[in-house]
Amino acid sequence: MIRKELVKLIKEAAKKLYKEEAEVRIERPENSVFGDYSTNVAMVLNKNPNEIASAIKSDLIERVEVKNGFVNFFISKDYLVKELKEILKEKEKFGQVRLGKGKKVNVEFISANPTGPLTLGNGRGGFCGDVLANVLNRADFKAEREYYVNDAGEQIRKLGHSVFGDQEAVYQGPYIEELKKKIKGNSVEDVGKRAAKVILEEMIKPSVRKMGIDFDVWFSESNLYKEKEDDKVLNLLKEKKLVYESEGALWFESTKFGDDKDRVLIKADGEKTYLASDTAYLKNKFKRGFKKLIFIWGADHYGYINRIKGAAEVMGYKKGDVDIIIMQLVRLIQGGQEVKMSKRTGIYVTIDELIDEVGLDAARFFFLARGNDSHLAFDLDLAKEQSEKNPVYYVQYAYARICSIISKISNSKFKIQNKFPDLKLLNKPVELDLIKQLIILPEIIEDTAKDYQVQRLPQYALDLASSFHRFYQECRVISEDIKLSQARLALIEATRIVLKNTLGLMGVSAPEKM
RNA sequence: GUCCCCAUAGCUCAACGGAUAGAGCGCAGCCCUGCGAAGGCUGAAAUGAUGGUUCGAUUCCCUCUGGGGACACCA
Repeated sequence: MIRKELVKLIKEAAKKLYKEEAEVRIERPENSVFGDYSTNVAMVLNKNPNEIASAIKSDLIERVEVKNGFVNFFISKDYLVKELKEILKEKEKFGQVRLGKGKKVNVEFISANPTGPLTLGNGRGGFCGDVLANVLNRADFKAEREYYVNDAGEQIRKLGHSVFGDQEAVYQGPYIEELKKKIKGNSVEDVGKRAAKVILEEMIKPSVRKMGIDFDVWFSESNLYKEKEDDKVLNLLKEKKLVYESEGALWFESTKFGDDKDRVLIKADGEKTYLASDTAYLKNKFKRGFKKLIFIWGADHYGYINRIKGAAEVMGYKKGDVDIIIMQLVRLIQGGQEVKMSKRTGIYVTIDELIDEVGLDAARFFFLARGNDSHLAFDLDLAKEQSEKNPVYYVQYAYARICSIISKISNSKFKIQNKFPDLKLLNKPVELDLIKQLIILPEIIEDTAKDYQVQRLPQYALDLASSFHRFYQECRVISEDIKLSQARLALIEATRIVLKNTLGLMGVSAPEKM
């Protein structure tokens, strides 16, 4: 990765010149007149940028320029050609970076209670988690996708009541009516449990499949109780003297770990709270060897962060081993008005409906393109209307165009073999720009594995597609000039590979025809 | 009341404290008798409001306005 090399070069130069260990930051300027990479190190150190510029020599770079205090680097063509060959060689493996060193990471997402269908909000977190796991695996982590099924406790009882249709019913919707016909029983617990199983198997799992997500583990809450893991964890907390009794309840001293108040583990009525089972669950994850935990939660779980981080610390995790990604909630707009989505009122848009209406690729791209902090107001009618204009097609179109050209080669009158193309023939700005765009996929993956900002991927896919479309407009691939044709063919093949890898990370299909 | 998040072009969204704030859709135009026009090119169009820190602020801090969320012996 050229970025790393440049940082190293700059650091060495700064050290030699000023005997200082500089914190070097490097960026890719938006405007290409400022080079391919650029650093502000001279301004930070308050030194003459020309000194630094002239101290840096490398065959990676064609030239170094100084403008407005920045030191700007222009990548050498030799390097571009070398990297292009690398892409063609590595194919679907191109983009891998060594960052995780095989570290086991657990990515837990969706984990919606089995009390109803998955809705838009679950879709948002679901796509994010799925893609994040893809990215982490590309960055040499060993990421597993996990869905925690809360199939015990209060909400299952409420589901039971709902299926009974008695006074304490809370959930509404067509699926409850279906369950009423299907499930008969005499105890609320029994009916609730059976209904939850039906919902999990016949609604949630099919939805998840439809979303293109494949969980490694479906972890059932009841399993914790079978092994009495909750009691064991409570004993452990007692041994560590992190609990106390007050007002008839048992409290966890989460304030010792940064929470703003202590939290109840066992209520005065003897029932355990969710924190108790969640702590047992954390212990369980620790025992399974996960070195890092990532949770993706809706913004409504914000208040739960500190106590879980505290509990994780007690269960063996260090600060920084637990990352919680808060997705802002999706609000629903219908007929220009916001309506409250709730499984309790029966008003919601399911993820199935969305995928049926706009297609999986458009749905994924739509959600992935937004940062987790963005507050999303979702209008299904608007989404339907816009789905044909979804930028995902811009990217897929680039892919289909490439495939179309490649397939033309076989019935071409020109004898174009792609064995040893002379890539140095690629000289036009649009060609070089395209190569520069191709070779940053590893950077994209590295950055995203570090900061979890998955919206970087659709952004990159669009940039890459744009570079290709501009290349296509200006350069004919198949022509009388056999040598040039070979070189360009290699270039579009590399583009195809990188596009496919990028779309693959997003879980979006790469159609050869559309 | 306390805490978290958000406010960028007509609309939906981007932008590690950096250079001329980027895209898509929409709008006004131009480009197919050569590999797919679901494309390319040109143009109009934006940082909610006051201060502050900084060589430099959409980004960090204060205040204000307007939204969303959280503050349980709920999940």
